[in-house]
Amino acid sequence: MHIADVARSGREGSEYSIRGWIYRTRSSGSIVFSVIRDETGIMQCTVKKSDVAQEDFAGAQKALIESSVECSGLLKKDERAPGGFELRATSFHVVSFAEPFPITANQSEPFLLDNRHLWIRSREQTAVMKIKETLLQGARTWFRENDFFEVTPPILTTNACEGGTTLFSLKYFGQDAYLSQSAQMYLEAMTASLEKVFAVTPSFRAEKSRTPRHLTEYWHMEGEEAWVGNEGNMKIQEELVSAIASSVAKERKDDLALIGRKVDDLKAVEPPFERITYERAIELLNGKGKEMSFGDDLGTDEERLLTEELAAPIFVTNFPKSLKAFYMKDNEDDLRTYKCADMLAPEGFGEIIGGSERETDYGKLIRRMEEQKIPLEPYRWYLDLRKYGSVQHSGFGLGIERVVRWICKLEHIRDATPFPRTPSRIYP
RNA sequence: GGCUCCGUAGUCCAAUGGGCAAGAUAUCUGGCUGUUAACCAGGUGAUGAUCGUUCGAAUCGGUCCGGAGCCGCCA
Repeated sequence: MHIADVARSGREGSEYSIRGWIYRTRSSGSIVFSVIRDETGIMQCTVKKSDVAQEDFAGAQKALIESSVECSGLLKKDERAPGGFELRATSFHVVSFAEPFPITANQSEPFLLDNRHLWIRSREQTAVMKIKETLLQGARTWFRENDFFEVTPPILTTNACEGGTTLFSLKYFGQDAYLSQSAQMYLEAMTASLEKVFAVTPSFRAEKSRTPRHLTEYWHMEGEEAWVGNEGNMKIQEELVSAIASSVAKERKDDLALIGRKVDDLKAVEPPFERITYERAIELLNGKGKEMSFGDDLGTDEERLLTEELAAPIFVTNFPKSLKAFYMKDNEDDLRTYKCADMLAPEGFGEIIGGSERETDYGKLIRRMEEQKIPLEPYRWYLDLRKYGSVQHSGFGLGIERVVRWICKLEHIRDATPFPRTPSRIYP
């Protein structure tokens, strides 16, 4: 039986069997206190020399932290036990004795990261992994209820999605190939049959970005929608993100409490999200004493200033063309800008989504690519899409670990993924 | 790509301005019948690599390797 179920049933005097890993252990002569952890929680087992077989007691004394064990015993209410209940052991079987566990109190971040394969057993890491799972399920449920098809774009590609960023390259049977940094263009192709699609895939960035919000390998949740403009695109995103927040708030109360995120914080995430134009953002920043003019990009500082006082995400819309990618749609109301929007998470967490309406005019795309010296050849198939019944369409990309970081209020994005890849870490 | 910092037992760290490498924790041995990452006694175990300065280097300088933080780029 799982520990949480034993505690919940709470029938004193009944016999239960639990199994898991030793979380804490201490002994004093003829009694051993062994706190056992399983997926659902922790429970103390008291193993008395007089109550169990001799070899069971010897095993309980000898077993170090993280040994795997099975324990049967009578449930007893006891204030001295963590959680208020303990199991008075009638048998205690060590499945596998652990060597001294490297992870103890007062560890440095580098050491913990070197031992990530063991660190993920911690209760905090477990809570984050559960929240991430709930968030993914919540998103998939929302997509399904809103007529999106989940699709499976390729990871190996021949083309960069956006000119500037660095890609991981590899040899593909003698040909140059790259690890995908976005499925966007493939999703655009699929909208002509499925209309609304989404994908959850790994994305790769080869920039040496050493910041609390960058991974070189991360999970990308991307949506693409036919017959949808920039405003409709934002509506989809705010509903999606709100659905994610509310599914976590509903299903992961205990895990949120364990990592110190208030459920009420997530309940404040409700559509519609505030929309401000890039130009308005510049004015606001100037009001906050940040000297900026049209054309300057919003960096870390700027995003923090815009969002640190907020409770819910905001959209910043209509960025200058020089700051964004060639495939975005012209904004006819202000031709200096594109029809695009970034979603910034509150409390200073910053950008979690980048999205836009896509340019459908073949000639405009060619012209921009030539201006920006982007080679046309790898993009032939993408440009082709404009020749066969192109329709208004929009899409977005959400950084899953960035959302996990915000939802869980984590200091660093590497704690939002079990085995983080950063410029200096690819092990374990 | 730019700037800054740090490498001492398994781990966390100390060592005034160049002079016996200290402590904690883990582990091991012994003790303890109610612990709360227990307590008491004892044992094992360390200066990232290399070149140099010096009577003498954890400490000063150079090079290399590894890691951390901030910015840019982005999700």
